[in-house]
Amino acid sequence: MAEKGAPGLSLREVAREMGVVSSALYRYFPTRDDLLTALIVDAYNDLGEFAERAALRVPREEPRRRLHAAASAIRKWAKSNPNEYALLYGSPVPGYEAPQFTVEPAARVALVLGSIVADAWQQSNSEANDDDESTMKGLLETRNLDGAMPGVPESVRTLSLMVWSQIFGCISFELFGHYKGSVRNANRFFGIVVDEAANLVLPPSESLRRGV
Amino acid sequence: MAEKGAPGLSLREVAREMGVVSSALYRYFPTRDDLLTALIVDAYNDLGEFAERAALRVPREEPRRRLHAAASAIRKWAKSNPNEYALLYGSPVPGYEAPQFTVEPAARVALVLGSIVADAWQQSNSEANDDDESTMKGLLETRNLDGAMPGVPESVRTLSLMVWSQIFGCISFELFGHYKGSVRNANRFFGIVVDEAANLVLPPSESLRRGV
DNA sequence: TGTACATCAGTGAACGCGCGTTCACTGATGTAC
DNA sequence: TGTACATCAGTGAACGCGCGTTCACTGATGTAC
Repeated sequence: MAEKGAPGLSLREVAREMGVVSSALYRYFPTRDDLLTALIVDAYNDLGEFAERAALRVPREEPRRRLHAAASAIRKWAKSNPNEYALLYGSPVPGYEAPQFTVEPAARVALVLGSIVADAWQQSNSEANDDDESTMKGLLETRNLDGAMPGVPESVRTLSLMVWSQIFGCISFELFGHYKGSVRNANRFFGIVVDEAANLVLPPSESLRRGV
Repeated sequence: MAEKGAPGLSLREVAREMGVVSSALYRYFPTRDDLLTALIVDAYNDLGEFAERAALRVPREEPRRRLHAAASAIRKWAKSNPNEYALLYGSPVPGYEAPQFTVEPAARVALVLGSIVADAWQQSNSEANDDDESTMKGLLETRNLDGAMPGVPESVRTLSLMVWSQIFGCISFELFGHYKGSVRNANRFFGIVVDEAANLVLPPSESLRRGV
């Protein structure tokens, strides 16, 4: 089910692209919002899977490279599916509120990033920065992330959330045209963003710690 | 000129809120897109001015506090003008391409952040990190930022752009509902994001450098 | 193998609605003499 | 001070369009005997 056409993404538009008359869709979706939900869930899963596959292509022992791979995959997906991306991460659709069960597929991409960080911390013997740990106490909803990122200090989980929004913020700005006139090389710029992100959430590397 | 109503923001909607019949607007704007442009320019200026004022309320000598003030102002503006915010930073309006002269008002907010960073570097005797300086060479369009941020190393200008998108990325995620279920205290979370941003772009503080 | 019938995917016409845009108009305000 | 006329802000009806949704329908496919 391929879809194009920017928001408000129309039922008739979707039908048109499926080569079918608009009323035919009512056999499958009782209402426009249900169609929208299905498209959103599909898109989240597509993106999530794409990021997962990219991450799996890099060995677990190289978290920084893995983070780059995942982040680049997200960006690549966004650029080749700009309408879906806007649907997921752009302005919310006016009358529409996503039902509860879209949360899980939505979390899938975030989880890819989260588990790269978690793996890295499990492998290292690093400990949390105590200052950070105290300033970042109780910022997150408990239930959500401690299952997904076991063995990771709370401050790092908080920073991971930051990194998550940083990556998507950067992609959105690029896609929505806000870098026009200021960023010349968007590829390299994105690489540096991810690198800075990695510095924030990955445990200090072995070689560096030996130096201390 | 107050406006509500999410995108695609309609001419008739705007007219309705001005208590005027839709065709009356054609006396002032030849077409819907011109109306849209006017609204966008207005909104950029409103946001820009709001951020400027907030920054000016903190003395130039305290760049970190100033950055917090400006960033918080941006966030506050976004939350009290969600539709305008979505118009500026959400999904691009389908058929619409912003004309060239919207670039200047659009840059106004970014300039607030940029000049806080520039002031801080002019006051300090810090120098650029050479590693950063070499990895971040030639990433930006030259003309734009070296006028606005004189005396600031290129790597720091690049990082400032990053910080800019980070702040807006965070605000967008919050406003568009992506933190639901993961961030509990959005205020504090945002504060920490700005703090990390400040660490990236502000020169190392006097006290810290004395320690080295 | 052949007929009878249920199931089901998709059709096409129609509805009421809000949209952007046009056009001839009304009526108040300002200026000239 | 009073009349004549231009200017100008806004009106209201109308247009063609795409939208979401409904409804009775067609025709192919699958199952029962």
